[in-house]
Amino acid sequence: MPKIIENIEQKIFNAVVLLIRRHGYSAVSMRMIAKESGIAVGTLYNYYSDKEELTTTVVYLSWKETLKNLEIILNKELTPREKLHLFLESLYDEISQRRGIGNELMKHDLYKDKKFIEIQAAYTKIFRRLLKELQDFEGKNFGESFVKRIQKNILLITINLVNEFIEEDRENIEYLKKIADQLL
Amino acid sequence: MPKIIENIEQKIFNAVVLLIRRHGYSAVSMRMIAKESGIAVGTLYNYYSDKEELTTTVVYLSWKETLKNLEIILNKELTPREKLHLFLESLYDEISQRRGIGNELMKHDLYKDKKFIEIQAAYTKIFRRLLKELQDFEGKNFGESFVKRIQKNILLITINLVNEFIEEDRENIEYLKKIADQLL
Amino acid sequence: MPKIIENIEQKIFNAVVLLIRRHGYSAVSMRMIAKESGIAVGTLYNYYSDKEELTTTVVYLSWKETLKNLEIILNKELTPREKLHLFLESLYDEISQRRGIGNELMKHDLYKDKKFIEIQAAYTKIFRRLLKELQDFEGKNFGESFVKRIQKNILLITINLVNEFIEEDRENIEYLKKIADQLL
Amino acid sequence: MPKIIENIEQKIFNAVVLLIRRHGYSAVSMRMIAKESGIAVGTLYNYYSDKEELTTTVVYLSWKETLKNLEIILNKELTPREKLHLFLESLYDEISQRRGIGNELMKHDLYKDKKFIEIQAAYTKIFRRLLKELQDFEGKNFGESFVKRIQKNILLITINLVNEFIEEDRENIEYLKKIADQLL
DNA sequence: TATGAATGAGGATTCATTCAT
DNA sequence: TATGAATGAATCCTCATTCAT
Repeated sequence: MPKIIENIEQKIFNAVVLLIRRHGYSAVSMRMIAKESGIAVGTLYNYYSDKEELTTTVVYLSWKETLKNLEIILNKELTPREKLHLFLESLYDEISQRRGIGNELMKHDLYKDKKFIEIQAAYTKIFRRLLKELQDFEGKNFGESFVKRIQKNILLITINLVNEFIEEDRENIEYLKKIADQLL
Repeated sequence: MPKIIENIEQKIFNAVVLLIRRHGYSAVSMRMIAKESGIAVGTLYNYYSDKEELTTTVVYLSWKETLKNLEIILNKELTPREKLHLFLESLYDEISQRRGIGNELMKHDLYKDKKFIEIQAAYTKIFRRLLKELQDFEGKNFGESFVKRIQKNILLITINLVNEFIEEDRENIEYLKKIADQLL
Repeated sequence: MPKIIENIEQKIFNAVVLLIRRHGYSAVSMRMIAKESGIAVGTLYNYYSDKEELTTTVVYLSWKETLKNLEIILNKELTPREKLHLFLESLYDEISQRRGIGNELMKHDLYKDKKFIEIQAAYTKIFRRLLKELQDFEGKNFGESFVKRIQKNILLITINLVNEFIEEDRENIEYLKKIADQLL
Repeated sequence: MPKIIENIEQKIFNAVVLLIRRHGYSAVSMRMIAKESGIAVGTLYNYYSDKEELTTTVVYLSWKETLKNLEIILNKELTPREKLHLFLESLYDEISQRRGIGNELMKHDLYKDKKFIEIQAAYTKIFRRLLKELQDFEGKNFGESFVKRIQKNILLITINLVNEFIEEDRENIEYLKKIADQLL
């Protein structure tokens, strides 16, 4: 008896996020997703061509959300350095909220996926805009070689702090801002 | 047809390193290892009690070698800062040589394995000794909170540079030394 | 190609009975069951959590059926001795019909399984009820030590007759009744 | 470095008996036998063509020993009934001593093996000689149909008593003699 | 469209057997 | 002759994917 499922993609999204956080990326099976989301296995395949597409889409959407929030910061009426600090705090919070998810990106070389190239491009764009403001405002000049590396490293460090030094959010954020200030 | 295989452990080691680099840690199966190394599946189990022991041993040995080389640097007749630079260059080279393998310490919660607690303890010890020399010699003082984070981050950044900006070794190392000098 | 299989549990049951009779309990593998029943290995695991559950369930069901039939006899309007004879004939027939399966209760320490403790308890109950009627009606008195041994032995002997002297059913049953009459 | 092993067959025999008693027939592997006996796996294959031959030989030898002891009883200066009682006691003791072994004969349909046909023939011969003396001396007459069944059943019952009612040797033997006297 | 039973290749692991030493 | 490392088919079991309903 076919029925119409509402918010199917949202339901799948929530289930996958929950399951990845609970069991880790590799341990999540299609059956588990079906059960957790209340959607039949077969139905999942009506929305995603295979498991990889499903999971990468979820991680993708999760990051897209994060990036949207980061972009908002850049549009605020603040000095670039204030924006930088807010950017880092926000990045930390976002990753913190979906802990497992951020991590899994690194673990499974997911970032080689086509979808994540898009995500990375978006992140890059935001980060570079922030850096540009900083350079213009404070009269600094970071070379391209430095920029492309530091942007990745900042992200990586944030993910690492969230996953490694759990329950030390205050110190983590302080550290993050401190090294950012030293480097930028 | 039973035969005596020479350098069997080395063959297994090489095969696993190759396969992890090519397919990632989780995707490596015992069959693949057997095929790649030219050694029967059953034989692998004469040397390692199960898959986990095999793979963790390979990663473990790879890192142990690296750490041995890093330790040598600390015993040289150099200023602490010279040692730091040499340390970073050497760390980079080591990780570079066994690219995929380096990654695995971070990923897959391998660091919860007994073997890797040992590895991390050893890395920590070496790094902290270097930092101590730096502080004593240059009259600096890094707090504990900073030290425990930076040591992990330096490692992470190095691994990331090796994996992300391939064929840009010179620039990677330069960048690595530059940010280390800014932070330490 | 997924399809809906009818009478799947019956098919599995039949296949396992056949295979145990043909090859013996220990020699039956999941692959064999899958092949013989025409059901994929994975499907077997949709119905039984593992091999042990599958095989013990089959043996269990086979015996349960037998016991149900034996119990009916006790409720007939007959003298206890007539019931005894009918009981033995029926026991013989039942075991005869699923030859190999009967054996398995004795073999393989299956009787340590929870399921078989239940079966044995049920058999014991029926047998002792029969003995009690016999004692009351004929004024006999078998001690507990005797009863607990003879009940097992009767079963064992029946199984042995079925398996050893094939195609001699008439003589087997006659023999069975004769020794039962001498002993009870 | 080849060496001469003394009493090789005895060592293997002891190891197998020990292992079967300890782990059960199916759980005994060639490696275990090699380890327990102190003889290399390869060497075992110099003495037995395969695992089945090895294990059946061991069980075979065990029973041969038992039969030799039973035969001695028949040659004693006793009445046939006294011999019967002694025979049963001795049979019980023998089986009791190599508990696991006797049982495994039943469990694994080993008695279908060529070697065991020989064993059974020997057992049959002894038992029938005893029965004949009994008939001649006491003026009884058991038909062939009865004899061929009862001889098997006596053996079976004895094995069952040993395995089922452990540590009740006295009662087991008493029961055994009692039913034998009722049946013969 | 939604379902979930059915599929079977592929996972880790075992172990009887072989044969170079 | 004795050894035991090496072999690989066979074990149980999982799970992404399909398709009749």
